[in-house]
Amino acid sequence: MIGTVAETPESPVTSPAEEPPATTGADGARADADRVAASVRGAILAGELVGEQRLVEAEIAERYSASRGAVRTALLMLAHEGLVERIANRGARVRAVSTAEAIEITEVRMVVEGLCAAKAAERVTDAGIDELRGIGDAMRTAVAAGDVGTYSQLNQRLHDRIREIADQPVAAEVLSRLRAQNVRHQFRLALRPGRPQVSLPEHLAIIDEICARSPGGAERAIRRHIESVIEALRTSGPGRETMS
Amino acid sequence: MIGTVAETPESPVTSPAEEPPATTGADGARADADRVAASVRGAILAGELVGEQRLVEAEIAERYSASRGAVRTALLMLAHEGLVERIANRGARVRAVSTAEAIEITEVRMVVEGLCAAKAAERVTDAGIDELRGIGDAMRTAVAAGDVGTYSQLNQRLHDRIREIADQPVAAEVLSRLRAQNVRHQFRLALRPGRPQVSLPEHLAIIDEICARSPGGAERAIRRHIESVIEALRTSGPGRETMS
DNA sequence: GTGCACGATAATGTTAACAATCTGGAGGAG
DNA sequence: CTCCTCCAGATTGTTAACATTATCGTGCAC
Repeated sequence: MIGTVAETPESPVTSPAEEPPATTGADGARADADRVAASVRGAILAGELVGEQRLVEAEIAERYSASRGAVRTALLMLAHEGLVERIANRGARVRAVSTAEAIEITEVRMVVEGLCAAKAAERVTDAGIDELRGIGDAMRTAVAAGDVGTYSQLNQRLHDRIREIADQPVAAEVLSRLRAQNVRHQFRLALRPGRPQVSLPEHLAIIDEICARSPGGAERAIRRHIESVIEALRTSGPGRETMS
Repeated sequence: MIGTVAETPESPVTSPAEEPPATTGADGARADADRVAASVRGAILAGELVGEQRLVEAEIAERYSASRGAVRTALLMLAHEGLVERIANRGARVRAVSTAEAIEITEVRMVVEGLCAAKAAERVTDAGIDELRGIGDAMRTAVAAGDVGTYSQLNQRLHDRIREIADQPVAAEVLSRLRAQNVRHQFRLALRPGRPQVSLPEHLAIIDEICARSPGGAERAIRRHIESVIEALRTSGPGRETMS
């Protein structure tokens, strides 16, 4: 697959997208803080802020016309998401995840997505089956046409739909955090030529198992799939290199 | 098992235990905030603050002789741990996890602990095998003697050791958060008579598989084990009851 | 008697000034 | 030339006052 997971090439870059819901999950609710957090998050995910880059509160505050307190809160939120690293009295840096850590993250993702796939196979409705099959067909078409962008979008949509069908908010929350930390590595992987040809049959197998309402089969299929992602990560750069 | 997981009966109750390391994980480093967070966390885990209880910043600030800012930071930290729920402009409450959610949490734990067990089976040293066997023997003895307290401690120690041997920081972090949210339910389960008799053989099976260096076997064994915990949770109270 | 609008109260959210801490370099001693 | 001390600048952490928002009781209209 191209990213196993999310990341659309034209993903949320510098878009100053606002989080619409006022009650943001378990966090409180700051007005500016959310906006700043979203912007900085976008910048990190888009790769504008490269590894180990320092994030000075005053600078960010001025750039986004927010108070330092709001920036502080935003950095706290991002730290809790695992995107930035805060050191006592020394400020915040964007966290550079090593290849070794990316593998660990993906391993955890593997088993949790396995759980979701199994639950999805138990709970999928006939309408859901139709939709999954539709995504599978579209994937086949996209790969045949060499349309990497569309395939990547479908990939994300497939994983999202599976999580949605599984209806496991706790697992979904864990996954979303793990995914965010790995975006850069996923992106790297997506650029590899030949990856779609490898991942397409894996994706189709996942769809088949869920549509057959086989929880065990679905879990095995998605684990095989992510196992191949891990293998790709390993050959990518087993060192401690932090990419940038 | 008695708690599958942590919770010693004489667990960290009201102890104003301080977090020793100055650089607390990914968080920043507040002086008072850490102290307050530890105290409130302890109170929640000990059940002194019952479900849905309101946490007023000013009250806590006075009680622990800290500034409101420190309390605010502490509540933010606890919210990020999933122990507290913050609603915009309406303050913080201790989060009451329903039985349904406790089951979901335990399901995720099941697969992640499965990963840890598999890794542990791959990486365990001869010394580690000796230690695990020792824990197993002690468990047998404790159950035979009806010593629930000791068995509970050993249970926690076993799971801790497995995580340590697995050497997967990412998985460990995910587990520690999930575990904290579930403490009250685990505690409930621990009080059930007959649970040790059910869980002892499951624990011994886990130890056997890890000592046999069989990753697949270890994962299956620990999943069987936690599956039985989930079953117990189901019969406990499948409703939306929040316990208190 | 019921329902609605309004205002007092309490709590949270925000801001700006102040204090504490760390980094880096200049200067001098050895 | 090297190393150590110490100071200045920069940056984060903290505090207290202020602003905003929700709650809840009161009183009025109907």
